[in-house]
Amino acid sequence: MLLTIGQLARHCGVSVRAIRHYHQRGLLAEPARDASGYRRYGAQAVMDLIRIRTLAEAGVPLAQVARLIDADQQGFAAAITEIDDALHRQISDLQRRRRQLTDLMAGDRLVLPAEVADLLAELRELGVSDWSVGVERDGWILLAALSPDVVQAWAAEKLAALRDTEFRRLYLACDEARSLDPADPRLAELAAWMARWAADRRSAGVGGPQPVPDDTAGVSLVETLMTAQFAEASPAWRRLGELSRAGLTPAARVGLSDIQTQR
Amino acid sequence: MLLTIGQLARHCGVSVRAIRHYHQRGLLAEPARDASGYRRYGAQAVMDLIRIRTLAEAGVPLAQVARLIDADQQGFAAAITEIDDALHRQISDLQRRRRQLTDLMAGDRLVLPAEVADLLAELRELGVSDWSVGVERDGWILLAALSPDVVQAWAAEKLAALRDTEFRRLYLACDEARSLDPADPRLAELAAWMARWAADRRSAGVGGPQPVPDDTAGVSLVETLMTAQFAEASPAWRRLGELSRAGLTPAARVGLSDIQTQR
DNA sequence: TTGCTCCTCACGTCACGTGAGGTGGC
DNA sequence: TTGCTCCTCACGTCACGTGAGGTGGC
Repeated sequence: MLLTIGQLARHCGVSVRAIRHYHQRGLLAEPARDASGYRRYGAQAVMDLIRIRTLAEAGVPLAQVARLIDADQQGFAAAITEIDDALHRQISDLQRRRRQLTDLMAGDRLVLPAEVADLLAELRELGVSDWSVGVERDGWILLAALSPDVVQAWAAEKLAALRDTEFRRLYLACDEARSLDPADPRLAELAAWMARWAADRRSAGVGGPQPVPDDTAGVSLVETLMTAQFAEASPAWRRLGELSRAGLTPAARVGLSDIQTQR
Repeated sequence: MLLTIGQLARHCGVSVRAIRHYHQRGLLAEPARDASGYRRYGAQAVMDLIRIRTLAEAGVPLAQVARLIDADQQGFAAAITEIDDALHRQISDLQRRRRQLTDLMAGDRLVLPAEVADLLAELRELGVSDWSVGVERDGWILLAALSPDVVQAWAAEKLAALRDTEFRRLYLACDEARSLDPADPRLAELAAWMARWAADRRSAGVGGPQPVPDDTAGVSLVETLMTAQFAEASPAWRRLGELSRAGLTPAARVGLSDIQTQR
């Protein structure tokens, strides 16, 4: 009245091959064989196998399962508590992953910090072209990868700048200028406008984040990265950058790099 | 201003080797190399990698991830819904596993249906020895594996029998008899008592489950199994079975197999 | 006799991990 | 110069899955 390997497997919800595997790994004792060489299992094997599966399905590696099943009551209880904690963490993880899946559908929230996603949403609402928003987003993604600690402050700052009506108009003008011929004279006008805005703003004392000593590296990274990003994206923007750099006094240049960064 | 493989890996929380693996599997496009042959990644790679990881961590096999990332919006949305369902099931599974872990500590609840666990608990409370309870439990485990559909009814029936004071005394007497010498004359007395009890009970019409035609196989399995189980466990019990079978009329024999099963 | 279960090798799979041996960047 | 990162093979790992080729039980 003993069980064959198939009966044992079905009753415990595991594969026959898994049971043989546990024998090979020494997790489950090899039972006696019957006349035809078949393994025959008793009640103890059922209990052992259920223990093994309960632990294995909780994610415990078989090597650790082996140690656990011949541990004392004390060590076993401690291990179970630990495994239960791990399960709890796994559940939270999975729940987070469900939220991430919906975010994956939604758009930028998964790939960027909330401030930047807010910023991009506001730009879209403002009527900025998808293409420009895309360039902007790519810049922030690289920035977030290279220097995650400066991202939130800069994004918040730029969101604040968007409260300024003139800055919004300036942004939209730059958006429309993206497809101009680099030789178009309107680019020079736009560069002049940008310079004026930056100068006004600076004199009013509402500049962007001031480069403090230990922040210098971060700021120059933001400038360099964003400038390069926009220059690469459109010949007109590259020209805009050149015009600004050429036509400004050193003092005003800070303003320009500032607005370029802000873009 | 592009990312190295290490920067990409750290920012997305994956190993460098995993990224190379995704290139090999064709999941992630191989980026351009710089002058020294290093891979250089842009913002698109960050977005692609996050998509891949989000799906992979949700348990989607990489082969399916490959199909998903170049599916259309429709198919993608449908797949996400499916994956979300799978995640939900996984979470329920893990929560069930946490409950099982505590059951694993507790005792029999994991390995046996509730009725049988109740039965064993009642026997322990009655003062039956651990050894006898163990033999009983092993019998039920094998029975549950071989014929799960008859277990609950029989366990409930036996629980009901335990309401009978005389049956409880009889059970305890059998428990104590387990270590007697097979030649001990008290075994014959015990066998006679068992027979009287079974006869009284039968004449009062409170027998165990009546073998109905399509239940015959189940009943005989229960008899055979339990009888064998107890005979194997103790020489005294084996002798007790022999005495009962030898000293009874066919009519009474039904009563014996009944009480033997009930034991 | 047919179909199902069992047996033992032994190679395959999945998603990477882990050196091995060498070069480039700060 | 030192330590870190990068490169390409290529074998290892974990928990089994999957035939291959053969025998036993109903």
